Amino acid sequence: MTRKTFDPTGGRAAEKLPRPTLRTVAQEAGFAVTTVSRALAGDPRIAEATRERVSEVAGRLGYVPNRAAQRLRTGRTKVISLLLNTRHEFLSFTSEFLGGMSEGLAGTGYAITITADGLADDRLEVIRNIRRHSLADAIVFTRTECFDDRVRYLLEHDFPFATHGRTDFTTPHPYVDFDNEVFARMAVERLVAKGRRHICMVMPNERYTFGQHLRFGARQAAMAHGVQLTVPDGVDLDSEPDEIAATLRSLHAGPNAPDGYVCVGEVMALVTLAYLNDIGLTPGVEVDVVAKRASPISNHFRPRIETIDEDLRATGRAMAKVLLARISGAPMEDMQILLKPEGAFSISD
Amino acid sequence: MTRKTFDPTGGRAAEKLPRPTLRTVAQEAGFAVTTVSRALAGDPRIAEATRERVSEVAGRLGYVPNRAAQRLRTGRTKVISLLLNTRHEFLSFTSEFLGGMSEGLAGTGYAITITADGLADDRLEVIRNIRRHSLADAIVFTRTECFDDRVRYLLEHDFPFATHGRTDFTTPHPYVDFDNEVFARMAVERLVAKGRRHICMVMPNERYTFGQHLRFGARQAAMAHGVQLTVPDGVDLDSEPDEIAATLRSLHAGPNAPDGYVCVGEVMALVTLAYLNDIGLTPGVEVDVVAKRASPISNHFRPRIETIDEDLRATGRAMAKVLLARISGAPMEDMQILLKPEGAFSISD
DNA sequence: TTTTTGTGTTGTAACGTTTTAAAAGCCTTG
DNA sequence: CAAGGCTTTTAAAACGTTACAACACAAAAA
Repeated sequence: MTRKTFDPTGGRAAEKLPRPTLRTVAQEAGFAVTTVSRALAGDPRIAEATRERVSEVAGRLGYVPNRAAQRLRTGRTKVISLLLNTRHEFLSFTSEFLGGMSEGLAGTGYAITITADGLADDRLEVIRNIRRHSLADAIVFTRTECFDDRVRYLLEHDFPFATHGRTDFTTPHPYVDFDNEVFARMAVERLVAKGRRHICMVMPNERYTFGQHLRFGARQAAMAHGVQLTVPDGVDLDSEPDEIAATLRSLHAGPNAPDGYVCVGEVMALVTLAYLNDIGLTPGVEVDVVAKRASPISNHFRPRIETIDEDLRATGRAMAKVLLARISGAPMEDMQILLKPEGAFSISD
Repeated sequence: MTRKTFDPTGGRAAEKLPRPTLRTVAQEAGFAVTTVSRALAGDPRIAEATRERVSEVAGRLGYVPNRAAQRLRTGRTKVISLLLNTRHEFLSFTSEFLGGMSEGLAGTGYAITITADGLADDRLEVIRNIRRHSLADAIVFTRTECFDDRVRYLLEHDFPFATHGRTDFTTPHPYVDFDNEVFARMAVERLVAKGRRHICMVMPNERYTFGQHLRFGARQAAMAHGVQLTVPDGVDLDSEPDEIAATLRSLHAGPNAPDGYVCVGEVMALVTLAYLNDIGLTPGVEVDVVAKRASPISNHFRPRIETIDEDLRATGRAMAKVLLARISGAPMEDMQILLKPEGAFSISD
């Protein structure tokens, strides 16, 4: 409550102190509004001396551009809309990915707005709404499906977007993906190296592209080494932990039971470990488990399991890069990023 | 790609089809722009017949108000800014809380924008930025401290906000909190009921208000039952799982070691379980563990532990309610919500 | 000398709302 | 029948920015 700062109202801290506008700055600096606008925007038509004078005055007056006015005039929102699935997303994904995007967008003036989809009956409705109301310059979403209706819609309407995960559309579009095929191959091979002969994939449904990649990679490795592969239905991104556990229990628990598990996610890993514990099998002894690790917490699962990293924070950062590229109209090859699991050939940041 | 709709460009799907504005609607309906604006806003000065005609025309033309223009004119952004800590927030918190807020804000026209703090050197800078640029109508943040500088700043500048957690400021402000004092008491009592005599609280630092509440409740219960209480330093919200584990290991592991653990968070629970496993103690046998449960995944921790629920989704919904109340200038008592743990007296939603 | 070419700068017109102040209508009432 | 009091509608003025077209004024070219 100090009164060090200039306060013409003399009253409560800057309650209605009118913020300086371009006109204020223009008058003070002795230039036209247009000139000031251009000077601050870095327009090359403005003389260097003018630019300096203008930014000095703007700084002194504490000028801050009015985002709403800019938005109205230019039609650009400086907002990126992230469609997030908050249900059944229990562990690190949301916060890591979000954190990464934030990092990647820092300093660009872009804000992230969240829409938790899954609430609207029709998930396309959320996107239509964003487009119709011009709520964002670009859209991102996760859990991308092979022929995702959201992708189709956005492609048709030429609205900027990027997906977490590739699709099977022939039209190329921006994405960031993790090489799940390589991941699956690596995971299966590790289990094979431990002498396991029947691998169970605890992983999401194949309607997601990454589900297919996982399946493909796992099948490839299994065939190469002549081991049996089981990919149970009934495990999905939407599954409650209890459903996953039920699915695992429903697997033939006889002599032909799996002796190796690949868990594609922290929830799945925890549930699998609980299941194995409940039926009296110990990872590292009768069975082995390899899991995707998306945060340091996986190190504290017990019994210890092997992990292969997916850096979700890096994924978020890459996503920011891709989106900015898309908005500024970069060529498609700059907007398709495939991240490799650790230990595999990885691309530079 | 059908051409059913009017498309003067005759080109690609609605590429630059100018959206109808108030003027368009006004001309079509035969009223003044003002009238149309009022009719759609539900202004009582407009005759019922007029309102009907206007909304019919607006609907037919597919009129959608321009948010940027509204924003510029009214100064209200229809945005709520959520300051989120994405580092060291490994488990359910972010997605559950976010999901709850989304649910609570659904249909109100409010959007949530995320700022991942902890990036800026000065966390106040993030808030100043929001205020200066008018990026939001209200601010929410978590990890509230007893004399939080963010709260002080926002109170001083009379900017709408709500905190997750109470503070020790004399000036009342909007908040949503969970009754951690009751939680701690319940948790300790459960351990006492199992015959445990030395309780260790695995919980965040006391610089957070909720850390103090926890400490207070635990101490109360411990004294009432004459059991020993240990609250190790070195466990905090920012702690990496490994640090928490190190802290647990550094506790006197002799005859006076704790035989009961209260874990205030899923990360802390997992780390504690890993630690106990590593030193060969089994919950339910030599020791007992009670944890806060914020998502169904806690059911799959092994060995099984007792849990007490904190409904973060409900917290998020309550937060939305509080914020809307604050923005529309409701009395303070509507903006202070204390959620009780399950089993305790709980307030209605 | 006059014409061209730039380089900086400027007034004015939007962008699409809401709000203010005023004007019509249309009753009622003296 | 004019005066006043409603109810309903309206024109015009913002809100603060960027974009368009024009305008000075120098230097370079004719």
